[in-house]
Amino acid sequence: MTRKQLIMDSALQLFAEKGIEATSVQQITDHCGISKGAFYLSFKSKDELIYAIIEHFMNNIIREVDQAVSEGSTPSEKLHNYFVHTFKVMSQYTGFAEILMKEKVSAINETLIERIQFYVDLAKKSLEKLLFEVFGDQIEGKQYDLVLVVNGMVQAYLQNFFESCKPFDVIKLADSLVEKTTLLATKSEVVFLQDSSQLYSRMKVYSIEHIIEELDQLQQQTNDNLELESIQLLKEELTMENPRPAIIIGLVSNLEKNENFNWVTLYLKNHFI
Amino acid sequence: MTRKQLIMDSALQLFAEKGIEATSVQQITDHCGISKGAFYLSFKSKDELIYAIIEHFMNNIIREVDQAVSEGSTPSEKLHNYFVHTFKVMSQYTGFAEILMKEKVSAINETLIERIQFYVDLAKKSLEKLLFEVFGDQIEGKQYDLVLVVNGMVQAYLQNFFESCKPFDVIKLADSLVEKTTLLATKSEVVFLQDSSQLYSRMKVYSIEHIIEELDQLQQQTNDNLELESIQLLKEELTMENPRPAIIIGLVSNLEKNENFNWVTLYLKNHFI
DNA sequence: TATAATAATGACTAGCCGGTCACGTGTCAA
DNA sequence: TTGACACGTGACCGGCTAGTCATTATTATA
Repeated sequence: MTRKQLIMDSALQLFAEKGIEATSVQQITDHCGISKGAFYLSFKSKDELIYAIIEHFMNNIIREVDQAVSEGSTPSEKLHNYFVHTFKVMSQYTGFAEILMKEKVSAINETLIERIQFYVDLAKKSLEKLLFEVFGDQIEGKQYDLVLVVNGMVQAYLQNFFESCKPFDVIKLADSLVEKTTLLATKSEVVFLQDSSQLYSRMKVYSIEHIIEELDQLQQQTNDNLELESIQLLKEELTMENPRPAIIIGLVSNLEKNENFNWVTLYLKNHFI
Repeated sequence: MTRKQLIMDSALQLFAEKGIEATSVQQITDHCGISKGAFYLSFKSKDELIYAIIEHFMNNIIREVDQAVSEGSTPSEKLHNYFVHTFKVMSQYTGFAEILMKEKVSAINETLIERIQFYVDLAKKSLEKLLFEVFGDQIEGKQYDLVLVVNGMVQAYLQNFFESCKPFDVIKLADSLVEKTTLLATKSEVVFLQDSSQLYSRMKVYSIEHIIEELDQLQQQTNDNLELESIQLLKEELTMENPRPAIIIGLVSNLEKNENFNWVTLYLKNHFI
């Protein structure tokens, strides 16, 4: 395990126990038996550590759930998988999940909150796609309410789970949520949220133009030739009138092993698949 | 406006903007144009200020929603009122609601969290009663899931509202939630939460024995004779085999104008009505 | 073994925090 | 006019923080 990982592990544990603000760098370094100076050899600042933790886990969570969903052979099995693996992944990353549930928004840096919000919006978009796959056009118009409400139910059970701290039957909970989701999707008529802008607050901030600007900056964070060339070609493809999805997805997969590109690759995959 | 109220107002505003931890006493006193020393004439510590704010608003919110619900003439009107006034009250106390949504659990003092959790549990209990009133015995067994899920939906819409910061049609949202709640209450079959202990984490902590102990301490926080006598009689009535609700509710109403007794009076009313 | 290069340390700085308290300042009754 | 008293002030205290950097320890090379 590299020192970076060692620090992230220790920090995650302490953050989950006492909160991010209340945990000092000194405590983190004491906990993993290194000096304060050594910490600053791995991370430029405490904020950068928090950023790295968020980036790492948010990516893993979204990717793992997406992966599990895609392994379902029928739409309804996919929905079931969605619930099962959302809870499984969250229990696997207990520490991070606790931070997510407890810490919520304030206290930490504003740009970090934006980043979390971005990932949350991405997860909502995935859920929306899944719901269309399962229920088809009958949810047209009410999809935004549905996403919000299903998300709310999942959050409520997660919170309940973290408060009680007891193991639970994930399959049974998933059964229950599939039934509730199906009821709401097929029988609900009264719509409240009218359009996507009411559901996705940050998503529009990350327009294609914005992504191209970000790619410029990210280009300086790597020396790998394949990665540099892929970024250059991505920028060219994205500025075209009709970017070809196959090319973009291909180029994106060249960037996926570098954690610095996490959110851009997730965004582009979500946008072009 | 008393200085205490002035401070609470300023603090609430700053807490909502920047978070509780990140707001210093100095900033609060600067904001309301008093000296740091004057602050400590009104509150013994920063924690006591936070405590007072929580106590004040949690009480108002629960009481106002309860009041509005009880004014509905039919059960279904009551349910509609529940949603309408939950959102109305939360928009009225925007600042406090933001703190509740953002701050969540960690960072602040552990006993404060317990107190918030207690009020949340109390609100859940009220909702459970309401749901039984509206849907009757058909929800027997699935009431805990229902409470959790309805709460989750409300939370989700509240969060969405505070992120978008736009005014919205409360009536329409209430219509939508009544429909969803009705669907779940009448058609849902798959149960996940089996018993009340899974839903109410802190409620059991506040047993009658515990309340009697608390009354002993609260007795020292007042000089009013009516209040002192009422507490004494309450203790006696509560230690009896079969406490008489009418007497308890009567005695409780003698204590309701003193904010120090807020949570005890709420608890006892909830327990004996 | 001697030297250079790298890794790691922890005392230190500057600044913020909650909380205190000796010291004005303004207001009354005598 | 005087003195007593309560109200209000802000400099100050001890303790904490994130982050730095001269010094030391360790390793690699010759």
